Amino acid sequence: MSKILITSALPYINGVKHLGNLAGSMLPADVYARAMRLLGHEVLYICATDEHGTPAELAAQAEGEGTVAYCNAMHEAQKLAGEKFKLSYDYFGRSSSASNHKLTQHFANILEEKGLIEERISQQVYSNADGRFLPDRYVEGECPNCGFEKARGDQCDGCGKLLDPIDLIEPYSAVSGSKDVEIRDTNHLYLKQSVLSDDLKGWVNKAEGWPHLASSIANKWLAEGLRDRSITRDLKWGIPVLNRDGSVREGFEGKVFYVWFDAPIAYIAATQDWAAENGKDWKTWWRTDEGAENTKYVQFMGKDNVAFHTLSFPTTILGSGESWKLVDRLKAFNWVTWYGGKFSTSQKRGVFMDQALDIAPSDYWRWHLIANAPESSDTAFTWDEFQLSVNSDLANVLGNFVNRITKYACGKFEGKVPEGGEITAAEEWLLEELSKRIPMLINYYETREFRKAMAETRAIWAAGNEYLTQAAPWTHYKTNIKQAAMGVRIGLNLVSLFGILAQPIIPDAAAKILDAMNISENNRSWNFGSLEKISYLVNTLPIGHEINSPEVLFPKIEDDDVEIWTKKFKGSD
RNA sequence: GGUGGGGUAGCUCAGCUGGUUAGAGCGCAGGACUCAUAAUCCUGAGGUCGUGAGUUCAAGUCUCACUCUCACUACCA
Repeated sequence: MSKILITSALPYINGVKHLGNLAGSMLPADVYARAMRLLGHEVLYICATDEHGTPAELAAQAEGEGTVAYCNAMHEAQKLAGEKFKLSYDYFGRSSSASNHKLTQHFANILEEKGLIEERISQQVYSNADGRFLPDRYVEGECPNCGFEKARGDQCDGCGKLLDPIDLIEPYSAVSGSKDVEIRDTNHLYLKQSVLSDDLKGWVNKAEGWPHLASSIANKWLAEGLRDRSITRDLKWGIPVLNRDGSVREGFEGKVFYVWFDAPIAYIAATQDWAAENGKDWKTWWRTDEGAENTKYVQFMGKDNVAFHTLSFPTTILGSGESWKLVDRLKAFNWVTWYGGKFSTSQKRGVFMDQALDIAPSDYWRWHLIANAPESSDTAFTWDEFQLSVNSDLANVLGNFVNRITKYACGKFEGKVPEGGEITAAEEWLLEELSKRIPMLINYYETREFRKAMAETRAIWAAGNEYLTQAAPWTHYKTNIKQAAMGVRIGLNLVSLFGILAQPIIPDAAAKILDAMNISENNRSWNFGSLEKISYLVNTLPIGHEINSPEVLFPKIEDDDVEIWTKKFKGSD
């Protein structure tokens, strides 16, 4: 029993997220959070929308809305999408909240007091037509290397060469197309990461339970040497740069903090908002001098976010010299790809969270995405694979098991858990199987090995089918009803066990199963683990306990459906 | 260009610090059963572990080179 703080990388405000975003941080964090709650841990799962930065301003502009109105609407849309996917956030906040403004400014000020912030002048492209500075990738022009005409200021899509916007021939604004652009001097705050390099190295080396992917990315950056990083931008939308007394810092009118400075701080700020709204104490989660030293902090993210979570944010925390909680365990994912290519919001390639639920129930997506989580490499999403895992694993193995035994129990035993029968080799085999597999399953959840946890879950479901084959109550029924009762009784206990085990992954179907089995809410947790308790699991329903046969849990995905979706979503283009 | 991840049965992936006949699921073939969403259960076929060298008594597992692929490369987030 321990306190576990969980965060998933903040989804950017710029549109409803696609399945790749979902699969790479929010969904696994949710599954982990649910499993840890079932195991009796005190869990706090925090997420929020990441709302600042140029893309948010431009997206709002494109929609013809003010930035604040746009973010309000998109925050609600993302919150709703999360709810529909059954993401069990304890709090879904916003990086634009008042608390985050305050906390971000606090961190900036204390870092400055520690001598870790420096003001420097740099050159940046300014677009007169747009009336704004442009981030490198929003400047386009001809590539000086290969002549590609739509090279971006940071990198050429034609030849892949890294560029500086100054190098571009005939540069123009990617926002308006205007060629009226110029280089201007601009002053910004730089966080002196280089000073903290050794502290970070020490911390990263001590880290345990990080995937290979995460530690290798962190070490790579450290080996190259951390550069000081600018933490402000020339933008209107964001957190203003204020002095301790609340006045705007001189020379920083019209500037805000860089989103990657304030976004991770929003993990803390969102916790403060959660505490304020629920009468809770946020400090026991985040302040190691006020109870958080015993909290385990677990972060979930895609591989693109690893550097920010292993280096940038820890720099902020360590540099403050204050007693803030650092991440303990970190889970990084590769990408889910769309038929091997990138999901793309702007090109509308792939399936997005809101569309997905018009196609299939959230349980289907949750199972498929977690069972095929991109843990060791990128994983291609295809409709065929989706159909396969849903039909085979959910419909055939689990759904059919529940259906066959509950229907039989209702047909032959009046829907009541029957009494009698002798223990045979079938029951002994089953118990051995469960006492081997359930501890493994729990271990996989604890170590956040999702594919393995799903494979184990599936194997446990399959063991139920195999048990029924061995016990064959329908055969015994002709000669020995008591022995048939044994198979049915164990089978019904398995149904409720399967429902209990399925809760983190497919919460809706699990609830349907447990409701049909008349299992009360307080008997759905995972307080098992010892072998005695596991043997009790298959004999826990009272004799005479009434059960129902639920409606078909997982209607199958038909070939016609796949064909329609493939056409609608245009496969691999 | 640099760095990192990945390249293992038709497909998706396991294989820890090198050690008997390289594993799972799906798919495929055959069989069993008939309680069930024609579901389930059993058996089987199928792999020179990206390529080429090297280290070792022994390499999918270590080293080097090459190759394909994906990502990151600090001002998109």
